[in-house]
Amino acid sequence: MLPHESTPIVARFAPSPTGSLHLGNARTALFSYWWARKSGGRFILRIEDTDQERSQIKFRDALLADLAWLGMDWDEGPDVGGPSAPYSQAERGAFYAGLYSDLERSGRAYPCYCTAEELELSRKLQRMAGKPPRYAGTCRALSQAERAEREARGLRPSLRFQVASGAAIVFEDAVHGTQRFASDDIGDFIIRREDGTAAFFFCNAVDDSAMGVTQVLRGDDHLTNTPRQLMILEALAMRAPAYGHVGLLVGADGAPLSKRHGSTSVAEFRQRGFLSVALLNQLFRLGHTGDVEAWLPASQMAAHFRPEHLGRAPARFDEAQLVHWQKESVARLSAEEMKEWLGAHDSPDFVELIRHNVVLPTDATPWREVVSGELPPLGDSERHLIGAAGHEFFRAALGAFDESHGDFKLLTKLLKDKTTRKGAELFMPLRVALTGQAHGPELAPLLKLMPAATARRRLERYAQNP
RNA sequence: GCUCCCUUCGUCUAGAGGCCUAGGACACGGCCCUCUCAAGGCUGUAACACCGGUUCGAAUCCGGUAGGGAGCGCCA
Repeated sequence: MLPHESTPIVARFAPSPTGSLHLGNARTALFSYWWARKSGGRFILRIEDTDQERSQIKFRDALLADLAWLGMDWDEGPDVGGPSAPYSQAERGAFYAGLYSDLERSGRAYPCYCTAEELELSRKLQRMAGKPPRYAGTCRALSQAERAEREARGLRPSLRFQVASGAAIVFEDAVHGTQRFASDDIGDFIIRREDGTAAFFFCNAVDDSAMGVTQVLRGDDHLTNTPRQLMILEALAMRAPAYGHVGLLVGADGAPLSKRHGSTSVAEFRQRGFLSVALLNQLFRLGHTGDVEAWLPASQMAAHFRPEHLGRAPARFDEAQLVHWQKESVARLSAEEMKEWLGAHDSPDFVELIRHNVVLPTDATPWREVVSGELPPLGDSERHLIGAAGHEFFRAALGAFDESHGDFKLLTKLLKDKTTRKGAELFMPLRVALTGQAHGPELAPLLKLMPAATARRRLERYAQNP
């Protein structure tokens, strides 16, 4: 790509290590990554592990592994360090503490002693009254004495951001265009939890700013949260990044992607044997249109990424389309890659023969059985094909087999003369008898790969009268 | 309830007032190739949510309706 086409941006991916990498998150990570790389900018990985209960090291490690499997690398991150270290929010407490006291000093934040139960009740009442559930402002104007009284009762305060009244928050969304919100629609919100840890709105915003992120790309579900983050940064006089919100990735029925839609995590697709380049090609085209339609190698995706063609509407994930990119990807595998992907000691001839008949490594198993194992029982339609051919046909086939000494071309020629059958009538019964299936790789090379005794036994079986 | 977002073939999408009797891809059907199915090549069916307006002209602009989604959390 040409560097002058766009100014270098600093993008980031900021996952929470509370589970495995979800397809939707992987997609926004990829979009950010491609954008950064295309622009010649930087890509940062930050771990948002402020939720101590749910965050786990094993999830963090798995996350890094999944991102690497997808071909991503980062210029700054928890494992590689960087100028804005640390890249784990759990380790950034001191940084947040300074900002909290700035906010308290300037009167933009105040301690809130309301309990979770009180807040829950308040929201319920507001909802019932047909009003938006917003913080009522109970602790907003507490006197020094009132605070001391609550502290004395052993109440631990959270810290709330005081939203200015009558303000308009306007920003340019990279995907949706100009967005305008009224501060009066937003209640005071918590920026530090009772246990002293930083809340998402706060740490996510200040870290993006402090780390020099210039372009935040995230899911649409964050669009209406953006004004809160903009207000925090403004109160702190910190530079705000540009935000862009892409349409969500949903299941085939339009509902948020979940377990009942099948595989939803990157790890699951990897375990099933999908190639990362296949997943990449699929994700590249969901909610985004690049400047080429054809299959792309991972190395060229950044160059063909077009941030101005990011989609606003939710995109449905359709596994059939992923299967297509998987086929395209398998077709391009080298012989060695193919063998490694199949994970078995297959002969090169076998691997090439089944290449176009396997989508996932497990699809090779039946063909291995065809070549050197036992055939499973026939299905109904296969049985009909055998029955329609009749015992006479297989008796003739057996004779032709013996006469041709493994030369399939000669075998079919002899058989054609003996039975006057040709085309599908000739080939299909042979295929079914020999492989147990009505479809598959070319028959001649397949026959060559199986022991003569095995092939003969399979024909013999149908040559006998029942 | 309030605020915000979204709506082109079954699916992913192109389309930024005339190039659109709406293009491509997946899926599906047909044909060709191969004495067979698959693979491969070609081809077909199929969409502007709805109603008004602006305009000589609207998928594209405006308003409304309907439907879907998100946020309003001491979860991110």
